[in-house]
Amino acid sequence: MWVTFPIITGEMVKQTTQNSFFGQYSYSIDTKGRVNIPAKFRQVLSNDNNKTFIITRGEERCIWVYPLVVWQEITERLGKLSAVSPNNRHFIRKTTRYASLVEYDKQGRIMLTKPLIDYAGLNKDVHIIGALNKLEIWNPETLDEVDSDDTNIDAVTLHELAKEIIL
Amino acid sequence: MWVTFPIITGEMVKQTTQNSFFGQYSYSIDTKGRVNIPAKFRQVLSNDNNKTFIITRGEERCIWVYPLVVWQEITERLGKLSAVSPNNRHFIRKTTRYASLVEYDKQGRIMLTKPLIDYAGLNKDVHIIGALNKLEIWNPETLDEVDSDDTNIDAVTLHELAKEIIL
DNA sequence: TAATATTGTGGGTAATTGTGGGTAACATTC
DNA sequence: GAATGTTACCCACAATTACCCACAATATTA
Repeated sequence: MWVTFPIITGEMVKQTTQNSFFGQYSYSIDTKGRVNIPAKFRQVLSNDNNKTFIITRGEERCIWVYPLVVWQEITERLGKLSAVSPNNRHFIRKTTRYASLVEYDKQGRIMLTKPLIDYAGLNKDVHIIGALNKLEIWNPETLDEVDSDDTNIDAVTLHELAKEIIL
Repeated sequence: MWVTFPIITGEMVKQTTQNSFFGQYSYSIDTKGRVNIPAKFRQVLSNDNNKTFIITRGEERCIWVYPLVVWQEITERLGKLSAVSPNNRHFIRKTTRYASLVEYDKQGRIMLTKPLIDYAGLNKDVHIIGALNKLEIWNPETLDEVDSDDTNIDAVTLHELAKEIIL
């Protein structure tokens, strides 16, 4: 069985690599809880993701959307942690608990779960942000608040990061 | 411009995630003590489980629900522990004593035993959590308490874990 | 520029899922 | 034995989800 995909041109490669996302887009959720995955992101997905994402709670009231293969790497590492340690148990539960596997349909939409929509406080309009190995879905208002709220930014950590990443 | 790839079927994806559970769902127990196994979990179960689970006491007042084949691996490992050591004897007794074998019916429900329902303090509404190789059934209130109780959780270790696993 | 394809959004319909209950078979107790 | 409780196996049905098709707006191509 075979399937045909658009070729990723040189122009696209310059901007993106597989399963790597950036940029911000505006979309809307319909009455059934569906959101479109931006076409630019879909084109960048490796085909072994099989149109599948894992959606889960993100930090600061947004939804994180992982391509399947990225999530599989994460769970693989989680599986190596022994469940005997309370710390490990807690960590495993925390990261897997709110996750849910979804596929996008013929129109390129995924269906969000009610708990996650509630968690992120989503209404009709949402912002979708590419965040390297995952996407983030935000209520625009929440995003504005987080942007303008610097109280939880640690200057020292930022400095460490800047040194580490070499900006 | 187009290029053609072999199709990765849903079946193939399921295999990579067989007997692996995550996500949290709300369900209710009926008057006969039956709970639904979330459909998403049923789809991921390998056939050799024969619709069979082992339910037993979990840590912290919840019920653990193991697919048959996962439980078999556990007992195999338990069997290798020498029963001479008092510690091992206690551990083996603790994990096998409250276990009971159940099958899910045509509607996908298992029947919980009264002792386990009492142990977990379950009323009508329950939360079912996918915890990798097993499910957990909780009274929502108990779950909230455990969540907010961080006394035995080491924040530093959690941070280390998060870095290691790379979310 | 016109023609064509892609993308974002909405909605209809069939299938699945979650939940409740009925009843017959079976076991348990007096 | 009868009375009682428990379990297995049905059926029913509302709510949700999966799977279509439609179509306007935008982008791409000739």
